[in-house]
Amino acid sequence: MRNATFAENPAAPPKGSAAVPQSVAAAATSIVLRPRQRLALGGEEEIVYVVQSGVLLLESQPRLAVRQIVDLYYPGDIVRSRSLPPLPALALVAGGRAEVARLSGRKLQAMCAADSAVMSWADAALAGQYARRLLHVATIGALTGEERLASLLYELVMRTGERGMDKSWTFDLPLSRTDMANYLSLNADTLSRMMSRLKQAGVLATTGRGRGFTPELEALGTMSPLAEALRTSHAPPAG
Amino acid sequence: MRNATFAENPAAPPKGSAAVPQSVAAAATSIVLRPRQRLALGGEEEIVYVVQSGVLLLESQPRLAVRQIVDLYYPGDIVRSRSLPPLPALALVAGGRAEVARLSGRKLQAMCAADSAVMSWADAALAGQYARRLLHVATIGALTGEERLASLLYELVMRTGERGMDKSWTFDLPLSRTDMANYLSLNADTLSRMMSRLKQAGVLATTGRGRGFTPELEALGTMSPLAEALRTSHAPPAG
DNA sequence: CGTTTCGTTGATAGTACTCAAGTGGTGTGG
DNA sequence: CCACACCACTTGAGTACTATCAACGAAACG
Repeated sequence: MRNATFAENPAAPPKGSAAVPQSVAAAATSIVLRPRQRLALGGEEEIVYVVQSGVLLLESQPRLAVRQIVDLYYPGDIVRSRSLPPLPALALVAGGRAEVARLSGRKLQAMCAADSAVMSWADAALAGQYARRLLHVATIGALTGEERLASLLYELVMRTGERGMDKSWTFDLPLSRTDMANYLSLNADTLSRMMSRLKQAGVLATTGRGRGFTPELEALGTMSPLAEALRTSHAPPAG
Repeated sequence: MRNATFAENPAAPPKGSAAVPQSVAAAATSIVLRPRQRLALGGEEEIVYVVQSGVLLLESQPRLAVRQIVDLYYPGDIVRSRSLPPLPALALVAGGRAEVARLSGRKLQAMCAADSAVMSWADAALAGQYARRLLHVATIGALTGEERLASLLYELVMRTGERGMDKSWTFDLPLSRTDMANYLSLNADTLSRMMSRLKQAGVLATTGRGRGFTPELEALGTMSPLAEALRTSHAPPAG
């Protein structure tokens, strides 16, 4: 039903963010998620999730028949129920197979106060996520449909891509077409048309089961005015 | 040239966020900004601004002739250069007259480590700002043009509104039409048309010098599917 | 192997954008 | 004090892009 190849290698270190501190992982409850599984958000006490593998979607439904994915969480990202607005039908959903660590906001706060390494890790993670949200606003606010799609594909290459022998890259597509459309604020039909156009142009190919392939990454990069920013915001700290 | 009534009462406590701790204000450099004045962002060391009065716009220009306002900062908000993505032509600009406190990221970090009250203040401020960004994504991603405009107006009432004797509210419009359009990801012409329609419908009136008036706030509220979320995210913590 | 879901594609309609001209307010200088 | 220039804003007509609706094809699941 859903693409689930993204989480096939949970042991791989998360790209684009510093590794989760051992102490945090030890203090948390590990949860394995199946595609489309939902995570609890509300409650009196603050809940914190740390993504360990896979992709999580934060979606809302401002009106019936209009769904918007407002945030996308990758391994190493932190989801705090406190920093979520009371949007209609807000839900945290696993994109494919995923694994998260759950702990209470109180516990995380205590660990931050006790260990400055934990604090700087959490601070860096949240600062990076904030920057990515601004990038998302710029993407859906100022770019054309094709540019938005190219930006998302480029982002996914940065996150999950594996370089081939030449300039080609193979990468995961952990979101369904509908999810991609809702993330980019496009119609699913329109998005499908755009992907077909990219395939026809030879910029993109899909090799079944939610995997993508691009013969030359920079062809995608030139299609997105924000490629440079995406490279910086989604690549590992080292490069 | 610009509307500058917003900052007329700098002594008023900021709505929508906890007051800035005295120690932070004391350690920072206060800067008075004129409309359209720009603030430095780059540099080796992290720069932190805390808004004290007025409104700040974070704008980018993904392409020539396409400008997008990706963030909007109100009194009490924190701007960290670290949590900003490397967007093209990124700039932090004062909407009207404004006042900010500037300090280094290192200094703020030290104060957070030393004083848990400072830390919980900064944490709460940034969490609230993250939530508002998600709200912004939902607004420009899932709502129609009129709903977006109604949402922004509702937000401005929450932030700067003064209630009249009846159900009417008077509020500031600290953004120019162009800025509002760029924030809502609309064309300035289209936005102007929409405001005219609202005026004709009797939902809105502008009383010169960048001030707005609505005879009944809930008329605006019913036009925005996110009014409830805006109320929670922009009203003072007490209510 | 049937059923269900997801993805693709075509024809049509709607919304917002572009370009252009016109209006109104504000500040400056004669 | 008035004339002018400038800027923000408004409004109209035509266009382009994306959404909608419907049908079809393909892949996953039991």
